[in-house]
Formats: sequence, structure tokens, C-alpha cells
Amino acid sequence: MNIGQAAKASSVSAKMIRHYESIGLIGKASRTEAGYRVYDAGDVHILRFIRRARDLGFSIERIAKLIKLWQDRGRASAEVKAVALDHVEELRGKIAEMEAMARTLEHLADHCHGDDRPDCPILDDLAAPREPAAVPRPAIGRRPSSPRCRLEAG
Amino acid sequence: MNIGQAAKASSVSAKMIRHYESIGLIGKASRTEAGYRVYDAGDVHILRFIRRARDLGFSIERIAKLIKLWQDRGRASAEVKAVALDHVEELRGKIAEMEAMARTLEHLADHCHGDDRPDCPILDDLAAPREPAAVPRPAIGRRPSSPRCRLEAG
DNA sequence: CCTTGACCTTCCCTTCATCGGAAGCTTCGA
DNA sequence: TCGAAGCTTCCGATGAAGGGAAGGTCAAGG
Repeated sequence: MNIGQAAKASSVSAKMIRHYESIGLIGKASRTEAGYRVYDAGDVHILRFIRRARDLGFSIERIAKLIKLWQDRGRASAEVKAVALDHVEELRGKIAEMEAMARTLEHLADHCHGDDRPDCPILDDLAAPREPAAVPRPAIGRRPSSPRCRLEAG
Repeated sequence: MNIGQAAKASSVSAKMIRHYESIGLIGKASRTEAGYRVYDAGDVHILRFIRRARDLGFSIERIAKLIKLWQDRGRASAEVKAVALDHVEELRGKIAEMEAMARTLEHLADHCHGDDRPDCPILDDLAAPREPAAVPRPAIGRRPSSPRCRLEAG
């Protein structure tokens, strides 16, 4: 099977299959004499696994762990569950952050006339000195990495 | 005021101030003879505006719009509101996606023993042929860009 | 046999907002 | 006067993709 056929069969683009190979998420595909990559049903199965995991928002790092566990017949389901729940926790944290942003903005927008007049509580909030923070900023530190949203736009 | 002082006063790092200047989000700062950037209270006000907008998850592109509106005394509040509500809509979409991922995973994890035994519904789902999709995938197309989470990890 | 077009290869660039660090210059206080 | 802190520019990394160029390969049809 060529890379294009594997891509169709797995819903992972040829581009991404090459990428996953280059970062070591999947093994190096064997090649034809002309240098074309060759895949079999087992490879496609792994690719579909990856695709599904990405659709559930797992990072590549966690997917690597999941693949290892998947292929380890002696795995403890507890390990798989831990990886999944770590991810859920991350998702929940990001959801909470975005929920707070959305609620703040909806609140501000509710009080904005939204007409021709220039006065606007949204700009007022943005421009306000930040002592009385309308939405208190969490502690200092590095921003969380963005959520791994992978659902296609509708 | 040096860039470091402006950074402290605005909660925008010196690194990011230079970056915002380089991409044209803010104007070029004037310089001392030695080449040091110089800022005044007005600059700091803009930087704080940007910081607050980033904390609310606005993209740089939308922040540029908001700054223009902010500095346009003749603006219509409707325009500001539209920018804000576009952003809220984006947030809501991403929240919904992540919520769906989290719920699916929680459901799967609920049915996983989480002990020493190897059988695991989570792996079963990931490895399953995707006809009976447990969480139906939305239509084909490009993935949404990740949410601009900017709340600090707390 | 030759052309055409579809497919494959590698390589590099772009996204988005942010951080890290190197190498070198300036400024300020002791 | 010396050292530390602060500034400058430049380059790179992050994460998960996508875009596209330049060129090799393959199969079908004339």
C-alpha cells in the first residue's frame, strides 16, 4: 500500500504520516526500490489509533505512551486510565479558563449598547487600571499551552 | 522609562513588548542616543490594554482592531461589541469541542477497571474500527486553531 | 515508444504567542 | 574603575498541522 492509500484508509494525511515517522511516533516504513513508502493493514490500524486519539485531543506525547501500552499485552489498565485522566484534567482546566473568559466578555457585552454611540463598557474594562480586576488574573507564571483541539470545523 | 520599567508597569514582558513592536501591534518606540527604547505613561496604558485583552483570550489580530476602536473617539460601540462577541463565539465553540472530548474520555474511564488487568475500554475505543464512532467526528476540514488561552497556570 | 497526469520523494516555510539564550553594548552604583 | 544589571539584536524552540516547490516514478492511452 502506498502512502496515499494508507492516508485514505486511516484518515491521516500523507503529510502527517511522514511527519509522525520523522518524529518517531511510528516506525520507519519499508520502501520500494524507487523509494516509495509501503504500508500494510497493521500500519493503518496504528494510524487510525493515532487519528482517533488526536480527535480526542491527546498530545503526541501521550499518544506515544498510549501506543506503547496498547502494544504491551501485559499492560495494567490503570496506566492507560491514568494517561486518559491526566488528559481529561488538562482539558477541564482549559475549559474552565475559557469559560471564565467567555463569561466575563458576555457580561461586559450585555452592558454594551451596541449602537452608534462610542461609550462601551468592554473598552472601559480593557483600558481600566488593573487593581480592581473584573476577572482576577490567576497567579504569575507561564501560560498553559493551548488545548489540543482537533475537531474539524463544522 | 526603559523597556524593563514599562514591562513591570504593564505586566507585559520586555520580550513581548519588542515582539509587539516588531509585528506592528504597537508603534516604534523612540530611542535614547544609545539605542534604548523609551516609553511614557501612554505607552504603558496601551500595553496594559493589550495585556488585559490577551488575558481575555483575544487574538493579536482582534486586539489590533480593539486598539483602533479604542483610539477612535467616533467609534460605534456596536463594532467593539461585534469583535468581542465573535471572540466569545470562538471560545464557546472550542469549549464545546473540549467538553465533548472530556465527556467521552470520562465515560470510557468510568468503564475501565484501572487495575493490574490489561483489558481496557479506553484502548478498545481508540483501536476500534471507526464506523460506529463513539463520538462522531464533525465534518471534514481544517482543524480549528487552538484557543488563545492566556490565563496563567495557577 | 512517448506523453500525460497522478502519485511519490525531500526540503523549506508558515501558522500563533511566547520564552530561552547568546553575544555584545550601556548605565549605574559602590 | 569595575562589576552587575539592563539593554540591544539575532536565532531557535514550542505543537500539530498545512502549503508548496523541484524533481523522480508509474501506469494508462495514443
